[in-house]
Amino acid sequence: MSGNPGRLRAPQQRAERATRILDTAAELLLRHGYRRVTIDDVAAGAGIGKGTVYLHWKNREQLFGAVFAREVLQALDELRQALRHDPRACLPHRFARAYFLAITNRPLLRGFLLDDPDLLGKLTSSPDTARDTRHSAMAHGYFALLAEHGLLRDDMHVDEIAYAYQATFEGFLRAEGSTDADGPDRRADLLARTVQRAFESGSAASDATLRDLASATVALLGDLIDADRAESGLPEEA
Amino acid sequence: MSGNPGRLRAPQQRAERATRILDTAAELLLRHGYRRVTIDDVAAGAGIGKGTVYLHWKNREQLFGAVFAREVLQALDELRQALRHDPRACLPHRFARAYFLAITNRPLLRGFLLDDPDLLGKLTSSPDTARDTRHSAMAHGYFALLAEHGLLRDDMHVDEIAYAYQATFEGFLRAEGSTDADGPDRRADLLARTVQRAFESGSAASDATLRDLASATVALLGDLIDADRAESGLPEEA
DNA sequence: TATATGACCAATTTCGAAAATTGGTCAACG
DNA sequence: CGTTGACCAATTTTCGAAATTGGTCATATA
Repeated sequence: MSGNPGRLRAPQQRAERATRILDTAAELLLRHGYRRVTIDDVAAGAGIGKGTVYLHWKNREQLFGAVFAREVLQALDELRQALRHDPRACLPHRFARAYFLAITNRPLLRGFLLDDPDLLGKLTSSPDTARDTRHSAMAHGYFALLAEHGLLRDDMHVDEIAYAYQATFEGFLRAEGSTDADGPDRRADLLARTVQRAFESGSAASDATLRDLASATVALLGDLIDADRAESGLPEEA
Repeated sequence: MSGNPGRLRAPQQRAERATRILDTAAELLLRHGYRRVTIDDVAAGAGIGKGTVYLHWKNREQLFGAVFAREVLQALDELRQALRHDPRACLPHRFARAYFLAITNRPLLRGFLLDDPDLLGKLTSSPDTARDTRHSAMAHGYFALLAEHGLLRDDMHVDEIAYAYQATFEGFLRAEGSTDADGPDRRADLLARTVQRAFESGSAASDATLRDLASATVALLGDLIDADRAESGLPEEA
């Protein structure tokens, strides 16, 4: 087990380097926007040669795609952590709140999702049908679970709720920041209350139900995270 | 009273011509986008000389601004008509539904509001602080009325409801069209139900209350319409 | 031998000045 | 008096040259 450092260390150092590259790329992306960040900039910022970048990603688009993918994965993981920590976080309004904050607190991710045109040149839109499909499948699965456990209003179809939920969520994401002197937390609370009233059934779920639902949702999230990570070209770190 | 046709007819013909110009401009705007529509195009389309356009509007920006203003006014008027026809249309969910449809059924207006970048070059954003101010004042007044009549949930502040309502509304406006095979009407219904559950108090309003509220709202809308029209450079037609 | 690099090249972007278009004016016309 | 289109300045478009950048690979290094 004390064996060949050449085999054992190399992959880890490689992963660390990939992370350093992504960190640099993310920072530059945020500061200067997609069009003004060159591969040379990223390489220089990460303290490596340009060619080395191409040892990790096939081209520029994949590199920046990985930056985006990592942001998404971090947000999803944050969500999963919340669910593990407290089963009640699987309730739609709590879920919405956590998701909202996970996005809002990541300026790059927020920019991507609102597709700020100079933050990412069509990276969000076209080449990403695969992930989008997975994510909406996950959403579908989540709402199906909620319906099964009787947590959704029964006077709307599940698909309708899912649609309305999505629209509402994105509305809040896009909405300007300022009712009165309020931070993202306040807006997240507002979103939560809106979702609760609009889509949740009145009945309170038992602890058992919640644990059940939470773990199923964690599983759903886990699958999504795995699938996303698999095609993301991201390092598999600690 | 049978007097000078020169004085009586001229203003009306002038208004008709203005309308013709705006119609042409709107059509071209929708077909080719802001940047590709020239004053010459508009003049030719309206069957007049270029100079004549400038007898109505000071410059290009004002002309297209008037196109936008007219769309807004038409939508507001449609709304007002609905309120006059049926007092129940002043309930938030009904109001949202009607407003949503009034916008969705006007592609140009929809483009403006979602500021489709090549439908209107920054016309929506910068020079229009005045109208925006009036409109949010109107929204504020409307929600204050609703609160007074006990039609809003009392577990949220009025300002919070107004903010959340706005966010939700714009979310639905932006949301892609298709749950399953559904038209704008179906999405409007979804929005209505969402608004109703999220923001309205359970209690049913009496007919008297509704009439009261409806006429107050009509007054509010009337003021807004008048103010908008006053600075719009629009003809005062039949 | 395996990995990292930067000189190198094709492809794209930027630049700049000339050409073309267009917003806006106004003398002339009806 | 209302309308117009020729006219002009200002803006936009064009297009070839110059500069930059994505991506490769022979070479250097450990």
